[in-house]
Amino acid sequence: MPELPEVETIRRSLEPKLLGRTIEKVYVFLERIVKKPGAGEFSRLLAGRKIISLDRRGKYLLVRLEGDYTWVVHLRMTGQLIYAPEKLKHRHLRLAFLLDNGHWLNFIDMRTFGSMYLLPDDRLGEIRGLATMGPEPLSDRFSVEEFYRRLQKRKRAVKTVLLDQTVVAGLGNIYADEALFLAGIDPRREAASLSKTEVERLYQAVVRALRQGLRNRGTTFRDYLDGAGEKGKNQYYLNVYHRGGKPCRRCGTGIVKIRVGGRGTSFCPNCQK
DNA sequence: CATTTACCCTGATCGC
DNA sequence: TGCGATCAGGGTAAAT
Repeated sequence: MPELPEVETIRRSLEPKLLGRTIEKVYVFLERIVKKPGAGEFSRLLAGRKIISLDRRGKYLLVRLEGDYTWVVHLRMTGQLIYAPEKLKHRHLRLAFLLDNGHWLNFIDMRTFGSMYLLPDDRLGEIRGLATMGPEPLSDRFSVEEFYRRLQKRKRAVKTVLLDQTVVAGLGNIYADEALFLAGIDPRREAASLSKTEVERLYQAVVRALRQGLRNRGTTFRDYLDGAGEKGKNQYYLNVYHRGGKPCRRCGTGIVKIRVGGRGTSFCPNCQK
């Protein structure tokens, strides 16, 4: 499940391969991945365009193209974008893009939740998730004050609120659980009940959890691969996620797995209050 | 606005 | 061993 560190790792791995390349041909094997415009229009508009830059916003990958168009990709649960010398023979290959150097960008997505858009830059606001996206947690725009104000308004569990992309961009289940552990906060706590001090700890913890994920090139449990098809290493350094029943690395207490807001949630009942 | 629920989907795993 | 049920889970739309 690609979250901010995974999408950023993909962006960084693809950037040197894609910059300046022109997309020669587009193959759509599963039309419903393409949300806007229709699959045919998408292919026609994309073919022949040169890639100017590769950006990321939350979990969205933004491919800036010549002619003021942006190709937007969201990997959702199991999407993979893999640059290779050939079109990959894979049963879950959903789209493939032939580049002007003969190499291919392969979009593989087992569960088919992934989505793509191709829009003129001035119409990117039509992508709701992008338009309402909260601040980037690794930028200066992410402030403790605003984070505190946002949390104060919410009666839901703090874990649920961390997953809300309008509050802060890019957190998913893994890094939300890890941040709450680093902050020593129980994921079930009502968001508004957190003191200013606790919110400051959580703010720092979000940044630390994401930076660690980035340093380790993402977390691979099953599906995640970077743009070169390489696994991440962050799964070896997690404190709570996917560690239910195992001893807490800090205190030895058994990590507990529960459900919070319908999501599997792992935490240490001794370290997180 | 905040919140809740349904929905999209396939493969792994669980329970009997 | 077989097989149906359940789980995994991001984010949007629609309903409340």
